[in-house]
Amino acid sequence: MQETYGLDLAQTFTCGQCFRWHPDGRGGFTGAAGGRTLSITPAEIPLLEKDPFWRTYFDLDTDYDALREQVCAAAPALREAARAAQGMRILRQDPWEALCTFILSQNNNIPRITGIITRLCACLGGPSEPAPPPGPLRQAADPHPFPTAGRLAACSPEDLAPLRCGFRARYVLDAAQKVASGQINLQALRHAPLDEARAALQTICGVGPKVADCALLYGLHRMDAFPVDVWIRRAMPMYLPGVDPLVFGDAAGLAQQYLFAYARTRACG
DNA sequence: CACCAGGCTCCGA
DNA sequence: TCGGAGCATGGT
Repeated sequence: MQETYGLDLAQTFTCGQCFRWHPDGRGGFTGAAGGRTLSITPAEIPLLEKDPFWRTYFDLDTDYDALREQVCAAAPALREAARAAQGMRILRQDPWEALCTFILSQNNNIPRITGIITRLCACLGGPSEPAPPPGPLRQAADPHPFPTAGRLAACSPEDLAPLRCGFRARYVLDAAQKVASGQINLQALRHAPLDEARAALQTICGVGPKVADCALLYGLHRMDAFPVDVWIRRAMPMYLPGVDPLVFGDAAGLAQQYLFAYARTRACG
């Protein structure tokens, strides 16, 4: 267990934080990030530590045992949920990609979100970046990397029509323009006060409290962000009656992810 | 054919 | 501040 960093691929990829990883049907996953594609099985997890990009992406250097203890100490009722999802990691995704992804996720369902993201990369992604260094990992240059903010900022709503993302198209374009112009500096939000970071993101048309905190948690790895969606809204009173997310401090995002995974499992049977 | 999907904007109290 | 309709689209 030690050499795998406790990472569980299924828990990590199916907890709703990302939309570009797909199960291969045999316990492994194939996906894309940072201009690369990767196919990986649980047995190949130890290989990740030798690759600087994937080591960071899978957050192998964060002490999740300590964070999990912090969460459980703040809310003992979460102990069962946290144990069940202890192999889940908060991926260090690209900030722009995460923001864009969760703008597209609003009032939408996961299969359709996945389709929109796929078409977004297929239609507007690229060009591919240099191939990753050779090694034992089954990785390659992504032929359709997630489109940059600059690329999308130059697009019109008609250009996004093939995505079939509906009213979200103008939200994505507004976000792209604000990021590409520098009006919003995503990296600067990584260490800004939480309320300031939220307020900055919510100046984007189509970005409210939920999407803003998703962008902060998944895109900037801000574990103090707490994206309250319909699941959490329903699960909080049921599993954590009277608990204020503030008690989790800088592990609030991880706490909500444990709760989300747990609530979904229960709701789906 | 209704209803819903990891919300948000806009509008009227 | 708060509640509710409207939003585009595809799946069930």
